[in-house]
Amino acid sequence: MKNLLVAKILNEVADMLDMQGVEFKPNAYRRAARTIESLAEPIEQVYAKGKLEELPGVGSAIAKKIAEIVETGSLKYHEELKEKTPVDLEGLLAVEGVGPKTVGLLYKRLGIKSLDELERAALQHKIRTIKGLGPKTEENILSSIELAKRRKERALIGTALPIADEICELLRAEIRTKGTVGKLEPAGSLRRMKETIGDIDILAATKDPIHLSDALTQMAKVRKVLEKGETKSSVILENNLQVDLRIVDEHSFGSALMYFTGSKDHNIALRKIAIAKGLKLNEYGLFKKDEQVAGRTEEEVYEKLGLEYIPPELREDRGEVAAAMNHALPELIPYDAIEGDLQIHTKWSDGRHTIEEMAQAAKAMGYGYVAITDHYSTMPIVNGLNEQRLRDQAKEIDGLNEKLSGIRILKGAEVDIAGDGRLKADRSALKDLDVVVASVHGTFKQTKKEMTRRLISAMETGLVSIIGHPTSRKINAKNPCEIDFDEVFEASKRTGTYLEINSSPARLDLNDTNAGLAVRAGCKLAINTDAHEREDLQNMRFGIATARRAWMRKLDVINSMPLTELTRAIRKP
DNA sequence: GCCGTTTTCGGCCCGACTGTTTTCAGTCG
Repeated sequence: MKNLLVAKILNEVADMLDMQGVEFKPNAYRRAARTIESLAEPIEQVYAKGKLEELPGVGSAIAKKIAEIVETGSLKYHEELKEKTPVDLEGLLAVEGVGPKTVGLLYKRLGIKSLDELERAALQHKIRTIKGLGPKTEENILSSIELAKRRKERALIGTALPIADEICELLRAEIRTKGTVGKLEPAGSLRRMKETIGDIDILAATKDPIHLSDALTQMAKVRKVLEKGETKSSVILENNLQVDLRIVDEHSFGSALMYFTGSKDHNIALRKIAIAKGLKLNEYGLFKKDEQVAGRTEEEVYEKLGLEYIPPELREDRGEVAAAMNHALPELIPYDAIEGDLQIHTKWSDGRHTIEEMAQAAKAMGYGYVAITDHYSTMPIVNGLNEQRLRDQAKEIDGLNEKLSGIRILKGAEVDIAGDGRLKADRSALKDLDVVVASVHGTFKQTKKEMTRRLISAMETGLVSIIGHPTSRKINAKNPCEIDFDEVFEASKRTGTYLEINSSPARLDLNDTNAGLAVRAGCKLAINTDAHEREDLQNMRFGIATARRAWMRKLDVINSMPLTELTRAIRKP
């Protein structure tokens, strides 16, 4: 499926045309790129059927270009544009506040092609000499450039986990074909469900290591084999993710899994306990003198250390070892504890599926309810609802609730919080809703005090059930807004407004640390997906993982309640 | 470059915000 490649090339063409100051064409290319990005069907199929021009935003010229990409994997026009402006577009555009026009200007005036050159020019105060840019722009570039550079370093868990699952399944199947008993598990930060992943670590126990490393290195999506051996193999995938496969004896599988799962600090804490007991812990097992006393499973290693079993999400050396010793670990919210999703978008605004499609998908996940929270907004980009359309939507929901069994659709909306903390919606529009999510979607550059005041003002309107993605960060792309969490937590409790863990892999907001602080301050949270299409509902597991990393229990999460309890607990406008 | 019960030419999504400007261009969502 070449959809993403086609979309990427079209988007780059758009950016380069933008750089040259070409009008209107860039948006034509972007529109076509968006269509193809969200196309369920492989673009090759559309091409084969001769139906490219039927796609919205695709005319004869772009259709020809798509055909060229499908056939050859590249586009001459794109290559020619790149020759004219040979800059690291992706890297430079990753700097917040720098767009195509600025990239073009920087290249034309200073010959800047890369992030490093941009940083040097900024440090030498050359940026401010360009007409149209100034000292503020220079400062902004310097403060954003670190984030832009780090961008490539770590993958989102939402990207890495599905790939790792797929590879693990493939390798497990390989083990099975050999008919040998074997085990295989992902390890590393992926198993701890960290929000970003450096590389994918996989641990295996098999009688036939060569066969397994062959299977890894011969996978279709491998770009480069870094090393290949009996106990360790590493490859780089086409998407630049690195995969390390380690193979150990079965009687060491548990201790090796602990060792490769980490975190490093957690392992150090465990080794100290082993030493205190006159034992030695390493990846091969727990030893008394030279005799292995545990190692086959993680459970037996923890037990022999005198500890409760510690779930991977907690292994960060944040007090979990002491808690395990005192049998005081929390009973973490299970991955199947969620009863409903309280932030969902549909075709009514910027989502891809209908209310019924989303509700059916939620029902298939075992949910008892969902809240439809399309954007209530005046911004056309998200096709926001106004008061009339919200009423029309309510009628559709009433109809669906009569028709569907086993799932209850709650009426909701996601409302913008203006810079001054007022909601960009009237009380009259919201008054009949079951759930109001209020979120910050603009005016990000406020002081900590202003942003704190803004969120609290929104909570004090009495109209808000949930504050969506409270810091508005985007991982690797946008820093979180600064908030005084103590004040926000206090207001959350005082006004009965719940804070959200947004499960979108690029957000995970609140994050594990702040969610943990919230719960310890006595707040309850909602875990929502913010789904814009059916498949996004599956992101719930990342939100739950974040909650588990925050030491949260089921009772800390409002949407782990059945519908009747939830409707009592949640505040209506 | 796309598109059309304002249709084959002449528009094209729009509002907020920022930083650079004396009236606007670029970026973001």
